[in-house]
Amino acid sequence: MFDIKWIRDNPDAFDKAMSQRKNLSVRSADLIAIDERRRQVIVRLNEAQEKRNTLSKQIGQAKAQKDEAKAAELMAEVARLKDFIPSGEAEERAVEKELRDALSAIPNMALDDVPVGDDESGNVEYFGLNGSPATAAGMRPAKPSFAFAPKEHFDIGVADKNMDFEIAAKLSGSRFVVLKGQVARLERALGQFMLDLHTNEHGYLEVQPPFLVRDEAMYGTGQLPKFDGDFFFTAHGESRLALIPTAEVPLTNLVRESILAEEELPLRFTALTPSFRSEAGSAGRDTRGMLRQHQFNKVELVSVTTPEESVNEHERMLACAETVMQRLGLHYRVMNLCTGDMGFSARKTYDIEVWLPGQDTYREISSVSVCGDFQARRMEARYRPAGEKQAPRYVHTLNGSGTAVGRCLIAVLENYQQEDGSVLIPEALQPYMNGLTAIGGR
RNA sequence: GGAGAGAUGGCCGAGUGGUCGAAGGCGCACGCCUGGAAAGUGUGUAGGCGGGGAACCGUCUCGAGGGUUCGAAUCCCUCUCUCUCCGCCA
Repeated sequence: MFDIKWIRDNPDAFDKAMSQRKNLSVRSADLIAIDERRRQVIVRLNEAQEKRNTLSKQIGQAKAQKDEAKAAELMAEVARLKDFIPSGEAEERAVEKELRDALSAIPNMALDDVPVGDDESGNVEYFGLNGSPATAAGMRPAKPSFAFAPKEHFDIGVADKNMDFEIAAKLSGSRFVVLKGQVARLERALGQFMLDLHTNEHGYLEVQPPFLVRDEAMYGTGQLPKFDGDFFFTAHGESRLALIPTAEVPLTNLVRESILAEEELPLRFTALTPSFRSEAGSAGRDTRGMLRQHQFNKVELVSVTTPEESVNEHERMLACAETVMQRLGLHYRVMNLCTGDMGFSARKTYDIEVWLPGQDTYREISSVSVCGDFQARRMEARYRPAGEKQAPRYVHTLNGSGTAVGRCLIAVLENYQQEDGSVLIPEALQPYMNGLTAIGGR
């Protein structure tokens, strides 16, 4: 959420940023007009309240001195104010809500180095800040070559036997899968491997959060109010709870409504959780296989930092996610998303796209975003800067997949498939697979 | 699900209609004291919003939201959460 004061002071920068986003007709002038009304109401209301408070104290004093006549006189005077105060309060609430509603539907503003573009065709490949492109690329596993035509994951022998879409459809409908045997085991191994990597080597705190959250939490990270239709909700008394579309929601909201000490930062959280998405707008897309499911496991990374550190933390988080690809020997590229392709809360986003030889294409397996204070303002998450008597400031939040387990399973299957339908197990996963070096062999 | 108790500042804890954003204690910060420290001692110690160049001033906030009243931490209503006992249960 934007700070209206910032918009007031930087209307041109705001309008320029909004023009770079897709399908938006937001103008600073409209917001400033609401704010103008809001402040007028506040000034009038405060004046009336001040008068009331002063007179009420005098009534108290008069009563203490048993001067009933004076008290009655003052009470008559203050009674006249009563016409305005309740309506003024109602008016203030209404205009505050109007402003908040308007602001909460506005997406974040891109950082200066984000490429401007309308859609994914405007994304730019990213080779890392440090070192030459060649150095960064040198850390990335090479594209595998095959002596046969590589298959898509669901056609590979071992997966074909252990990935049951038919029974899943009977249980739950389309876009669900039942994994069995060694494929189920491999999925579990991937999740454990990633979680261990981030907790043991990258300094993230393991968290096991709720998978059902209130609307307020979804609002805090920016999923609501705009994208209500993208998620699953379950009835809960008179109310409802959302099934988390990503662990970003509970992990980021861990700091909501709090004032942290600067010394505590950065906070780094990771969790392995299911993610639930309605995929309402993607009918007919990626219908085969388990690329796009209503439910999938994901290891999420969340960092909470100071404004000064958030951009560095973004690069660090990207490196943490890239390490997963590197350890698994999966070829990938990193894209710097353009303004038109970024999510609602992000100021800048890197997508890691893994190579899928069966599809002969790159597919997103991780998305790493820095959100600035956008979510913090929605969550009321602040920190007190070190040193004496500093006012609290909003924290900066970041989130990234580290990585999507379901899609990583697809990537391992497709990249390590053998002609006989078996799949080799990357070395890093073998300890999690009871030492197996391959699955699906005879 | 039934019955009951509770929610006050960073923490503990007073406060049941009047000058209370709120006693006292702890913690913390700065100072004094000390060769240095401890002890002692003094001062300070919430956030939001609005006005103002600033100093500062006003206003709102005692779980949340409404209401009663000239005036609410204190009275009423609704909600949320926590705790205890019973029931049920992985």
